[in-house]
Amino acid sequence: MSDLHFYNSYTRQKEKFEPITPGHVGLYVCGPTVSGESHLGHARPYITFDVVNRYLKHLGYKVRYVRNITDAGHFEEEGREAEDKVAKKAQLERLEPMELVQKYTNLYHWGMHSFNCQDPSIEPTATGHIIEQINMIKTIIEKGYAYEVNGSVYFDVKKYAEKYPYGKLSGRILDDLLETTRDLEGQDEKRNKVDFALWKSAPPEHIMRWTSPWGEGFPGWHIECSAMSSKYLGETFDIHGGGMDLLFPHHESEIAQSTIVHGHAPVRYWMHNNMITINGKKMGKSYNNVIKLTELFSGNHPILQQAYHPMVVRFYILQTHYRSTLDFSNEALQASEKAFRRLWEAYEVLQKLQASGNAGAKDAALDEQVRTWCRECGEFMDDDFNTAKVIANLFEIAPVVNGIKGGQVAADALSADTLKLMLDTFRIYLEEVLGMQALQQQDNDKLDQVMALLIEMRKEARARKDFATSDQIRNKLAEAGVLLKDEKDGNMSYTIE
RNA sequence: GGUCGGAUGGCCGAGUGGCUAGGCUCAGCUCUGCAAAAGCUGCUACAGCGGUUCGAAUCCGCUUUCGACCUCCA
Repeated sequence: MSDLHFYNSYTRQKEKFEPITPGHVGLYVCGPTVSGESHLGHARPYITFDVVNRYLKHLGYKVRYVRNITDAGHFEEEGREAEDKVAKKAQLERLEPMELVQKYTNLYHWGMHSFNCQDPSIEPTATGHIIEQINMIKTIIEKGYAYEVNGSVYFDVKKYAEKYPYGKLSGRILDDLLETTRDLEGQDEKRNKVDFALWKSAPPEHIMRWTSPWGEGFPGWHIECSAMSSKYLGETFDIHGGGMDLLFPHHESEIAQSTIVHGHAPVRYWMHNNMITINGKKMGKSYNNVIKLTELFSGNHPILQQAYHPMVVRFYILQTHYRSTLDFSNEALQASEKAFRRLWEAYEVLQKLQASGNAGAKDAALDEQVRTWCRECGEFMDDDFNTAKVIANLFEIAPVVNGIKGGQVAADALSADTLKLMLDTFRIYLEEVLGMQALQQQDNDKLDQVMALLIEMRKEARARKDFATSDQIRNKLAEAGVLLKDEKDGNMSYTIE
């Protein structure tokens, strides 16, 4: 069906993608913990896997895309005094936990829509799947791989590792972990410090709590993803995605849990996006270098020189391969903004180009070159979703388009077929697969009429060589953020900054 | 300390053995009343040191250096 290959974190090599059920793909991506505002770092996985989802659909697959919302809260620090992030913040802000969760869920959705990320097919919440999680934990206990202590349940990693390859995904060696894992307080309940919590007994101050066979408490870190992915995608599904920082312990634990419950590994292909860094350091709460999406889009942050449009951020992210780190800088974002404006304008020019009517191409070499650039876009996507190379090729095509419009390239240099292929390539790859949109929608009839009047006045001024007036019109408009451009044929067009 | 991954031109970033991605910046030119836009041209880099090879940014070794994970983390 396709020739898609991509890097599987589990086997550490590129593999040909073959879905379990022909024509269908099950895709699970770890969603956000909605205990705070989404930030630039969050943008990366969601844009990355949005493109994966879009490309799979472009290839003709029917995709069930599941992306969870973690709203049950996790521990501030495993093993220490249980401190639910959601509950803690809620007390500080004097909000109901679910009110807080709702607020940040809404903000997250707003951010995703700003980025033009398509909604997942199912967006399950952890709080909505407590029963499924409890059932999974019960099964793990029954099979002898978990134990209860004081109302908490822990996964027995050491026992698991005797039969299964614990640590394969993240490259850990159990003996090393046993030796090198930092000593944390309050781990007495665990048999080994590598064990992780499946269920945690809730102390009295903990607001979010549910009744379980082990008393009142809340689910551990990793069980929600195992419960929800298997519920909606099956015991084994095709692709599981997330940030690289989730490799260990989150995804490693998911594999262990699911393997015990279902008797086999849960995922065929693991995909991990790399981090966004700022001054070389990962963007994250621990580093105090977070730029929230609201700040990014408004420019309201000390290190931001300006506001950045969501589409500029998306473009900037897609100009780098998803497995490379991406270092944030104003310079880089500004370069992406200029680049994207130029590329998108070329696309708009392309949409207005009239086919010459000639079936054949006058410039066979150029025609062939353009066809190659177009064809390669699919090949690049098939090779581990190389969006950077796709964009590079679109930039190769752009001067040809602009050249035809500007007269530097003969109108009949390319065949009608090739013109159509160029247009299809931009539409399919730039819009549908990369998910890019115009920076602003210009569908304002009234503004168009006002501009038509100003343009007419300026044309008349120029006709009588009254350049003072024509310049004044152009300059004043520029001050207002409306750029007038004189076209070759004496016409004028405008763009809004 | 353990494990893993990077170091590419002024900047951002593709790229896994030969055919010098692309973007931004900068300089020159064409077009233009002047601009802007667009087009053309120029700027040939791969941390260092060894090695393998006819040939290495790309493979191997060492060094320097940065980072990620090992604790919630996208």
